[in-house]
Amino acid sequence: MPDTVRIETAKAETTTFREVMAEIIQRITEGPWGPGSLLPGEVELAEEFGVSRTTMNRALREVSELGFLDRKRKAGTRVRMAPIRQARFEMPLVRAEIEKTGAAYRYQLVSRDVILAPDWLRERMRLKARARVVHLLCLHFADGVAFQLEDRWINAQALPLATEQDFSAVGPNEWLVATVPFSEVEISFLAQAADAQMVAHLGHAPGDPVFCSERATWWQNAAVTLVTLAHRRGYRMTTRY
Amino acid sequence: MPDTVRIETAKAETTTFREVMAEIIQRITEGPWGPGSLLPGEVELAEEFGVSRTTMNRALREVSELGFLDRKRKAGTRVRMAPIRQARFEMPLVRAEIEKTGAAYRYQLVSRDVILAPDWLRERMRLKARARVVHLLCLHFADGVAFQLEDRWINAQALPLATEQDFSAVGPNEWLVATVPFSEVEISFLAQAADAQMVAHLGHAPGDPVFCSERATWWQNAAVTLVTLAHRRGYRMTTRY
DNA sequence: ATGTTTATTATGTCTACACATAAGGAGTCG
DNA sequence: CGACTCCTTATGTGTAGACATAATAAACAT
Repeated sequence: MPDTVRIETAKAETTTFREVMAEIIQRITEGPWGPGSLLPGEVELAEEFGVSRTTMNRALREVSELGFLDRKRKAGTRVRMAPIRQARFEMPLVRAEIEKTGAAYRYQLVSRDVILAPDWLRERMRLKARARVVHLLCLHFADGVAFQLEDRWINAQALPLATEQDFSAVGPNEWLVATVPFSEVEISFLAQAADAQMVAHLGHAPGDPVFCSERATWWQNAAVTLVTLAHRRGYRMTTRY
Repeated sequence: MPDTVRIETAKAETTTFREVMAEIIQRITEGPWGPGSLLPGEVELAEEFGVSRTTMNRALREVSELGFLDRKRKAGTRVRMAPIRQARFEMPLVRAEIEKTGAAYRYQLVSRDVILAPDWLRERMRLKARARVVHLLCLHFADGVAFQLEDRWINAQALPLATEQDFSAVGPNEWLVATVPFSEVEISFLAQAADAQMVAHLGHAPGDPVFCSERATWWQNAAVTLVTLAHRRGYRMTTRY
C-alpha cells in the first residue's frame, strides 16, 4: 500500500466549542434538559462529547452568558427557570443606522448657542453655578426625510474645544466620538409628548407621543455631554434573540 | 534555619485575566491607548504582563466583548472609535422590578377572553385563519398604585392549557415562564398614545405619551404569545455602564 | 439540637504547546 | 494597471494537566 493512504485523516472532525454550544442549547430548548434541571458535570459531558474539559467549560460558560444556564461551584450547572432576562440593543451612530437601510444620509445643524447652563441642566449634569454649555440642535435625514432630532448639551468647561467648533459640517456625535476618550454612560428610553421643536422639524402633531433616547456621558466624574434623540413617528427600537 | 521559611511563597501573585482586563481598560480609558490605536500583539503583551498567551487572549477577548476593542486576524487588535455601541437592559419580571424598590407588589386580572384572533393579530403572530387566542388584560401594582398594564395574547393552539387556566391568582407572565420552554423572542420599545384602557387603568390622560414594550415569543416557529406592557407616566428604562 | 470544623466536589482559571484560519502584503503574470 | 497566487502574521481555538476556590455535605464538638 502506498503511504498516501495516511492522508485519509483529512476533515479532522475536531468538535468546536460552538458545535458543543449548539448541541447544549438544543438539548435545553427542545431536548431533555428542561427548566431547572441539573446538567451532568463538565468532566462527564466532556467525555460524552469527545472534547477536553477546557472546551466543554468554554461552551458551558458561553451558553450561561447567553442566559440559559446558571453555574455555581460545587452546586453544578442548572438550566435557568426564567429564559433570558436581558435585552441587548445595538445603538449605532445615526449615520450607520440610516445608511444600513440603503437610504441616503444627510446632516443639518439647526442651531448652536453657547450659554449659561439652565438650572435643570446644572442639576442633571452636576455642573457648578454659572457653568457654560454649548447647546446644539441637529437634524438627521434619511432620503431627505427627517429621521431624528438631536438636542445636545456639551459641558464647555470639560471640553473647551467644543466652543470653537462650528458643527455645520460634521455632527457633534461623530466629533465627540473622535475627541472624547471612553467614558461612563447612562442611557434611558422614554416616551415624550412632542414639543415645539419636534413639531417643527420632525413633522409630529403637538402632543404626539415621541420615542426618545437620552444619553448622558461622563469622563472622570465630570459630565461631558447630555443628548436627547427624538425619533420620527412610529419609530421602534427592536431586538431579537 | 527551620524549613518553615519555605512558606514565604504565600500570596502567589498569580496575575488573573481579570486584573489584565482591568489594566487594559485603564490604558484605553485613561492611558496611552486612545481611540483607533493599534495594540501590540498577544504574544508581546503576554510577555509584558507576565502571563501566558491563553490568558492574555481571554482578557483581550472579554474586553472586546465589552465593546472596547475590535479584533481581526492578521490585522491585530484596535481600540474602537465609537466607545460602546450596545446597551444592555435587564428585563426582570414586573414583580421583581417592583419588589426591588421596596414597594409591595399586587397583581390583578382585569379581563380574560377566549376569542378568534383579529386580523392584525393573525398577521402579527402568523396564525392561520380562525385561530383561537386567549386575550388577557392584567394590572401590576406597586404599593397600590398601578404600575404597568399588561395586554397579552396567547396562541390557544400552541398552548391549549392556557384556555383552561384562569389567571386570577397568578399572572400569565409567571405562568408562561414556568410552562413554556425556552424560545425565540423579539422585543420592541415604542411610544404610544394612551388609549381607553390605559386611561382607565393607568391614570393617563387620553393621548398621553406612554412608554410601551412589546414582546413576541416563539417556540419552534410557532407564535406562543404577544404582550404589550404599558408603563405608568414618566417611566424610563435606564441602563448605566 | 445547634454551631463549627473538615472533607469533598464541581466549577474557575492558569500554563504550555500546537494547529487552524483569516486577511494583509509581496510578488508574479497577463 | 489589475488579477492572481503564495507567504506571513495575528488572532482563534483545541489539548492535557495542574492548582484555586466556593459551596455543599459530612463529621464533629458543644
